[in-house]
Amino acid sequence: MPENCPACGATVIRFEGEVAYRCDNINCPARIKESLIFFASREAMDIEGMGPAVVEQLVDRNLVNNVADLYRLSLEDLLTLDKTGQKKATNLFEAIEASKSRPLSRLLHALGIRFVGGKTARILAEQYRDIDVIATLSEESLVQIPEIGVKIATSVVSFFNEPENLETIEKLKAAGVNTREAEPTVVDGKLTGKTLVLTGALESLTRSEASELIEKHGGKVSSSVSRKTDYVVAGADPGSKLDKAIKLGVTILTESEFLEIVGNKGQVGTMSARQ
DNA sequence: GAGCCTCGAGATCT
DNA sequence: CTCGAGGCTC
Repeated sequence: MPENCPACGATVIRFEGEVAYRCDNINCPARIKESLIFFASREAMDIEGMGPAVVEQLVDRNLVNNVADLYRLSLEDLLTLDKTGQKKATNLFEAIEASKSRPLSRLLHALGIRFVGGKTARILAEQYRDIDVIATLSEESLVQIPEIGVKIATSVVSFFNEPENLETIEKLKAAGVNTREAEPTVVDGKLTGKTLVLTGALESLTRSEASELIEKHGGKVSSSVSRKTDYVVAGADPGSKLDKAIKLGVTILTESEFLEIVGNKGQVGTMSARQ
């Protein structure tokens, strides 16, 4: 039985097992609003002051029809928003301006490419450092990258094959939005070429802090133990990854041995140094 | 041994 | 979602 999108009336398909339906109309106002809210959100382009209420008005007044239009808004446009005087309008204007210099990884995330979230966006940005390069990648080369499989590769390729998306990217560039990533800053290469796996809870670091430390020292974090794993860092209550490490003879590090190597003993994760 | 399948673990996801 | 392990066939 066909259903219709409540916002635009287009016929939608409800996939088996999926909670929500998907409207395929690229011009559906509900979709445009969602993409803008996500684009401006804290985890994406982080445009302070631009939430659902502001987006709603911008779209309804036809001031904005896609993410690139945000950068064409004038102070006068913003002054037309409800309960918005000089102060609020200026703040919003400056927040939009400031978002132009976000790193490429944030922009990639913000574009809303299916299956490309913060982590995958960071991987792509660090590896290629230029959106124009990423736009020309083939599915075959994308799949070579660890953590990227066929689903993500297909999604990325099809996103950059869409003329409408390429046009939006050109408009963003023309508006002065940053589309490149700086060279990665590796402080020293103590873990260069090494693959590490984390298991169990660490006492002085969160998982992402530990990953960040490893990457900063040139190492790679993997999610499962194999013969290619160099070290397993075992915290409290480790999972099956520790058993596998023992079985494969992979070197196991305690938390303090790990901190010794990265030379950050007591300098990270002070938040939860003691429980 | 290569190729293909299913499965579980762990991380990620507009 | 991705990946590796284990099981199976040829």
